[in-house]
Amino acid sequence: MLDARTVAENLDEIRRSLGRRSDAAGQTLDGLTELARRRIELITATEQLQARRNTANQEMTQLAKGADKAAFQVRREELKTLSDEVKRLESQLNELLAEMEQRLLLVPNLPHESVPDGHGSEENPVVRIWGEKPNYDFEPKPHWDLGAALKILDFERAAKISGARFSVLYGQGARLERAICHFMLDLHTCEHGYLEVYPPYMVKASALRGTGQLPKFEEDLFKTQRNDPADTAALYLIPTAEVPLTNLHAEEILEAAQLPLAYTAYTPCFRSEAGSYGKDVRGLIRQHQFDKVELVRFVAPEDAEAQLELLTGHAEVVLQRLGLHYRVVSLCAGDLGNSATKTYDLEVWLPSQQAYREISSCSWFTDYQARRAQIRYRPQPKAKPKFVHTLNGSGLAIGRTWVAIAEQYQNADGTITVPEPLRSFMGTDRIVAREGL
RNA sequence: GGAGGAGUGGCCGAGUGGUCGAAGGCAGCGGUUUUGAAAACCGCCGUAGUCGUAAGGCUACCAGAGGUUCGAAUCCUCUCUCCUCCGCCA
Repeated sequence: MLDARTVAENLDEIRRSLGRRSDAAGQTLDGLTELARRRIELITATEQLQARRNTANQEMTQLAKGADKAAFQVRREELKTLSDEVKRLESQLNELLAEMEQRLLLVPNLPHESVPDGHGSEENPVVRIWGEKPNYDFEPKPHWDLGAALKILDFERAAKISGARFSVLYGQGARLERAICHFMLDLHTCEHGYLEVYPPYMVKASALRGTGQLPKFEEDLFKTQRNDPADTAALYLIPTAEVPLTNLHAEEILEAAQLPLAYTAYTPCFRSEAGSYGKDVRGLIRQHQFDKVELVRFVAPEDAEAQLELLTGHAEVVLQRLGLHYRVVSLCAGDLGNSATKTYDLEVWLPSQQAYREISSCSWFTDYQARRAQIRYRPQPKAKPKFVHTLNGSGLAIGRTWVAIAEQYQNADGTITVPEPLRSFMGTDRIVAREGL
């Protein structure tokens, strides 16, 4: 969320900045200056009346002690009017504040100046490329064919149980999922200094509002229902560990010396992917349920830009250790997520698709999430609290890493070579076809 | 799920209708004293909005939302959270 006052006072500049995302983004500002003006008016009027009422009530304290009961009665009648007027203004003000809040929650973050112009993913510039496209002296297969032949990946039975966009892993397939997770968590906790967290997988609407998924993207979420369908406290399944991790410090004031804070968590993620029909219908790329190791950092604003590079680097190390060829793109203004000011996507090479596919998204949110979730810090002991900057990135999406390993490490005989760092977790250096059902 | 109890500032804790943003203590910060430290003593010590160049003024906030009242931390209603006991349960 942007600061209401800053928006009102820098409207043209902010409108121009949001316009880099899209016309629609710029239009979320319409009417906000008028609301901001009325807000100040109402606050002034309300507080003046409140002050009058407070003074009058001090007189009443004296009158109540005195002998002149008649004077007390008369004054009391007069004050009823004043009191009613105060209440009327207070409720008007509350309504206005609620409306402003609602409107502001829909305004996206401002793209950082270093973010390139552009409308969609085709216009994201490539920042760097790591490794080389592997060469095969055979036709590389898609992971769903490899997985089916090895009997480690099964979409049919998943569909029977849960419908489309779910999967079942067996044997070394399931173990690979676990190995990837274990490897990533060890790397980030032991070498990159992140604190491992086991967070809730179900969260309140307020947490989703804090990170920016709500109110705008409700249709992408799975919402649970208790016995009462009208339950306003219904919980949502997390679409990413970003939500519980970032909200760990909601409504807190941190000390500058504690920053930066770095958390990592493995969690399943649940996304309804509304609007993605027809995209990536085959394979593990786009599922309703997938595993991810997430990285979240809370940092001082002046460090934030450098911290984004650091965080992105931490995610990249995973791909480098696994020997997976990838590239880094910087999202253009039109492709940027709602809450982010700047995002690097890591895109891994999938030989069967002859394409780079997103495997991690590393973003800097400035104080956009911090203001929504009220996450602050004290720059100096005693100083006025300021909003922290939040950052997060996948480190990495586990299902997509599974896909990348299967495809990049596939052999002519249909087996999959296990990347060196995973062998101790897998107990083998090669995934071969499984016996049995 | 049933029955009770409780939610006050960083922490502990007083406050059951009026001058309470809230006693007292602890922790923290600054100072006096001391060779240094401790102790003692003095002062400071919440968040936000708004006006102001500033000093500072005003306003709101005692879990949250409503209500009663001239006036609410205090009374009423609902919600949330935590604790205790019972039931159920991996």
